[in-house]
Amino acid sequence: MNEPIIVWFRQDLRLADNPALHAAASEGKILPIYILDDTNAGTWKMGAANRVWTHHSLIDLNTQLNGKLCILKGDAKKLVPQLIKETKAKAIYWNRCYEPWRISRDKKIKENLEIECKSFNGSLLWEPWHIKTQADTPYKVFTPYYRKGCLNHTAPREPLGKPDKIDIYSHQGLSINDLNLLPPKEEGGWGQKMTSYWDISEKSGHQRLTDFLEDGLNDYKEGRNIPSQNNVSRLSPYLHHGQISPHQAWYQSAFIAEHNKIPQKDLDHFHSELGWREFSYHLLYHFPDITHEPLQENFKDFPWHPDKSTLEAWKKGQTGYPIIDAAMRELWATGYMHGRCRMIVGSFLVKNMLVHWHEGEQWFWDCLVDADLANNSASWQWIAGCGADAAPYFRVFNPLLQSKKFDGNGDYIRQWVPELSKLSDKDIHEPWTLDENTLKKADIVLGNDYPKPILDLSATRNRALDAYATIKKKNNNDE
DNA sequence: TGAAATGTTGGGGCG
DNA sequence: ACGCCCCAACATTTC
Repeated sequence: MNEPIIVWFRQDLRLADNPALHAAASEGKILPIYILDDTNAGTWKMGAANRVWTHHSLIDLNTQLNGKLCILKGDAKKLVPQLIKETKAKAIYWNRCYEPWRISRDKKIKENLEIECKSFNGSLLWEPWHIKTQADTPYKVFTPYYRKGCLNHTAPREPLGKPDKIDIYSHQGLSINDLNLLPPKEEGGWGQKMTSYWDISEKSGHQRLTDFLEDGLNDYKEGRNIPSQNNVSRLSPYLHHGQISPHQAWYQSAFIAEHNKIPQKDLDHFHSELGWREFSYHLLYHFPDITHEPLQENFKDFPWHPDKSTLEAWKKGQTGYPIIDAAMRELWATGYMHGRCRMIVGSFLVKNMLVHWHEGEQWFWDCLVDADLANNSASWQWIAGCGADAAPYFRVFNPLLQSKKFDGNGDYIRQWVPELSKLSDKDIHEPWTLDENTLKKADIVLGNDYPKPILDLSATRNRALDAYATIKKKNNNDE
């Protein structure tokens, strides 16, 4: 009985708290595999930043598995049965994924298998089908979803350790480089610079969690809004790719909070942020169209205003609004953006620019190392006002006020928009209001060293409110 | 997990 | 002492 159990790694690129691996390793020889499946992903093939992260994740995982991770590329519906035939594997285990295309693919694979197939919960605290309202419908509002649905449900399972021993069956696959996950011509290019901001491995995911819990959890509730402070966890890419599990984050944070006497509100708030991730998965599972269709029907007729040139300025961080440009440049440089800033730039795109949220969704999908179908879709719908429990459309962020409120001393702006760094803490938020002399002293020629604002905040705010009024009226007439 | 417009209140300067 | 105005500081409402 030397036939292996295949353990199919997907978005759970770790050895600890990996239920599928844990079960398989306790039963015998395992064959660990990874499949880059662009065939079935369709529109939602991994974006560029996610590929870079995956490349490095696979190197780490392969090392941890003594170089025996079997790597494949192509249609998993064909590759899995083929591999089973070649290796005479007796079973295949995996941790469940929840993207619509993965659900349908995995279901088909499972249906056609002649060997045992077991799936496990590796990446959610509460799986989408467990949480229902009293009326047996999915939740559409976060607070009752989280409070009544999740917190009153059974507690999340405790994390598992690494398997005591892993007996690995070798099978030749591709090399990691064969997957071509890095962008072409990577000599000091975008992908390489981006990874200099990160340490990509299971071990460093845990280090990040530990560092955050020690330094950032205290005052998390307030401090998380300030992009220049270290109160955000920056765990999202590790959670997305599975270097850490939400279960580990949930329980370790509770443990540290008690040990370090962290205020309850800070721990609760961190847990609730994990809850938002769960909520996104809940929505994507029950409303799989949210990746492309607004959840609120009346938004189908929304009068968007496509504009290539302002969209380019937004993507490049050249809008003339320092807080927006800082955030967009952080995204490009690091593959990450602070959460508060994601709301600010999202509101700016969708409301001030009046550009369809699909454009933001696509750009983030390509640029974020934590790009996650559930979180990305649900969050863009949230900021656009067309999603579940969404920010009302009329809630238009004013980037200037947000900038003064959450980056008061301009530290974040100075980091990412260095051409403004000589301006005072007060002036740096609004260079377009400054007189010639002040600008000159800071070595800035507006329109040359730094752009003039691409749009007027007040006028575009009113334009957005008018646009909203058109679909609101339509909706009322329908009823 | 807003912002702006509008309304209200109360202190202080001033005739 | 008093009314009047100004305006900051809140509070409420509206989008």
